[in-house]
Amino acid sequence: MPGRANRLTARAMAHTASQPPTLDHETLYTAFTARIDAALAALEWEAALPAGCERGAVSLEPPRDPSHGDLSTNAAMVLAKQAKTSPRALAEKIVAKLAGDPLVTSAEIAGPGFINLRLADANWLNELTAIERLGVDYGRSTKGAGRRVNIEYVSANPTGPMHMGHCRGAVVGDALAALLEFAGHQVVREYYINDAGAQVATLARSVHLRYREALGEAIGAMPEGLYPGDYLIPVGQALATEWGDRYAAAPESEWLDLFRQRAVAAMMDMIRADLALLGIRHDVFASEAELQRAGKPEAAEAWLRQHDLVYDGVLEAPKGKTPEDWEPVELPLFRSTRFGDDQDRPIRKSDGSWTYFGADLAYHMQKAQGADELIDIWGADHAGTVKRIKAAVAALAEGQGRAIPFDVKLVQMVQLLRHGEPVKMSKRSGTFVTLAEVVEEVGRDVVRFTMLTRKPEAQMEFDFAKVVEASKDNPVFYVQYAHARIRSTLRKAAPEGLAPSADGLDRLGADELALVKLAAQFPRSVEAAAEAREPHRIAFYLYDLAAAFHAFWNMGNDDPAKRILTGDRALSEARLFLADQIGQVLRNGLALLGVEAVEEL
RNA sequence: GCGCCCGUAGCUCAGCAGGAUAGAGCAUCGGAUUCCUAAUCCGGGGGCCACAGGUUCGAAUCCUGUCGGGCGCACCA
Repeated sequence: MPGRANRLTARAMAHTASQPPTLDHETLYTAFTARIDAALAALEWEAALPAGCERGAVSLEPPRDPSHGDLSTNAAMVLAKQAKTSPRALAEKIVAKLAGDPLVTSAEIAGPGFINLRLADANWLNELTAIERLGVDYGRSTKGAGRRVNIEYVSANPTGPMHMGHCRGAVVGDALAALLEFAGHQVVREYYINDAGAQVATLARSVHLRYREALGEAIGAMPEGLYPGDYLIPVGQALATEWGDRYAAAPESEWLDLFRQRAVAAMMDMIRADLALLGIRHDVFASEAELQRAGKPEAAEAWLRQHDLVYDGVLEAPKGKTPEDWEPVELPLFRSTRFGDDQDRPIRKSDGSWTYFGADLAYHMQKAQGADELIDIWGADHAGTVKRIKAAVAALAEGQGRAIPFDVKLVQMVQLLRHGEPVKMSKRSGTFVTLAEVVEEVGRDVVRFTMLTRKPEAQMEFDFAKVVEASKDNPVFYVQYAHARIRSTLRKAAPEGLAPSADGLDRLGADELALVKLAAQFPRSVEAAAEAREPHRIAFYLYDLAAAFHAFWNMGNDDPAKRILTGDRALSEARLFLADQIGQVLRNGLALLGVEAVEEL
């Protein structure tokens, strides 16, 4: 298993129901974080620091300038105020505690109060054996403490195949889920199917036309307002085969429910297949229609009325451009203004049926029952509804007297360009670039990595032609190439009887050590990315690691003595060991992103 | 009019919950190929971190305002 695991096994693990992490992997960064913690605790004990002082801002990082040392902490600067002393004076005390540590070769105070530590090289080389020992688990963290996180993403309306507008949220959500799992959370991946509204009724009517078409009727062009896409043709055909002309002339009331169910089922099969192309699988598909049949919105309304959070009232006319047909109506309103929204929000329409928000509110309450934290990944076009749904969860938290952390991450639009021309996407007109097309054209790994090399809350351009034509500009190849190089070297070494070995690690020099130091940052990178909920940080970390490896490799171009495979057997095996472990870190990181760690290009 | 997101090199973007001298790729200029894969690497030039205030030991990062771009502002989904 060590060294042999690939992204398939890693992802398979990620998708099994996660168990509370029990592994306590001591890696270099976690070990030193603990040591600094201990030093600060000792100072609290000696009353040099106030008891129970806030230490959340204390960090341990590699200094930007390597000449400053191996590790750097801001502890003294962050805590000086609480200790009512100067940063440098406090730093003296912390240094006194750390200097005695046998692993530390020097501890210095620098600048405004940084504490810079140097470690014996053996500490870093040990990290390589830690990587080998932990294998696919290197970087796994217990920081999430088994907290149950429900993450809802994609949730595209079941009215057609997935298009590129859905893609970014899907990839970001999936990578975030894997990241949180790796960082010690119990993760449930959820998809909310909006199968109860007017859109799916429209879908059913569109399918009914395709059904009549399949029976031989000429339907002409799809009427305005119906879904024109060809993807509904097979759905109509299947219904024709199953039911003959039974519903061809029947009134809508006789077939609407049936057609809606069949259409939604077919669309969800299609969407699941699209998601599978990206390697995405959800644990739970929650149906709005089922939610309503189960009476969840009624229960939510009753609970909210009990807490005086729903009342019957009349909304003011919308600001700005007032719709022509606007008229005041009394509706059951949720007091979202009490929790920071701009306006109270109706949970039912005037005909008594549930609004989208009314059902969604009940849905979030349901999700919150089985989770400690909620995360929604939404498209930026839903930004306007964030406040109300956050208000709903806040109301629930208040009513239950427990904290329910709830993040809505807004994923900004992707502007798809083809040869410089913006490609317009609209489901209704039937002109959209499907996700399947893009994956087929540029590949899953390119799509995923590209979506993850930008922070999600910034708009991005996906220049189609550029991605296809100039593949070398794509960071994903750069990272994969580093991994492929490592694997290729190992393959080349094997017939010569050379195998990775930790025996001669002391032969490694400064160039190798720099690489090790970067690899050793993976666990801390995982924790930071999970904490910030920003999977893109992993992508950038991997790019840096790959760049460092390529640089190391290229030294061998000028100086054969610096190649991994040299005439020196022991040195070669030590360098193979190093390369093998760098490969392991690349695999672990790529697994989090759902990008394949290829054996060769 | 209001709300949310964004504004960092010519372009595309990072900047690790406030840290040390602002980073990478592309583009541009100058170099490297008897090489374990050049799908690569090394070096140069290029910045008022949109602008103006504020908070503090310290701000690209936090707060306020202005300007610019995007998204949204129904009982839609």
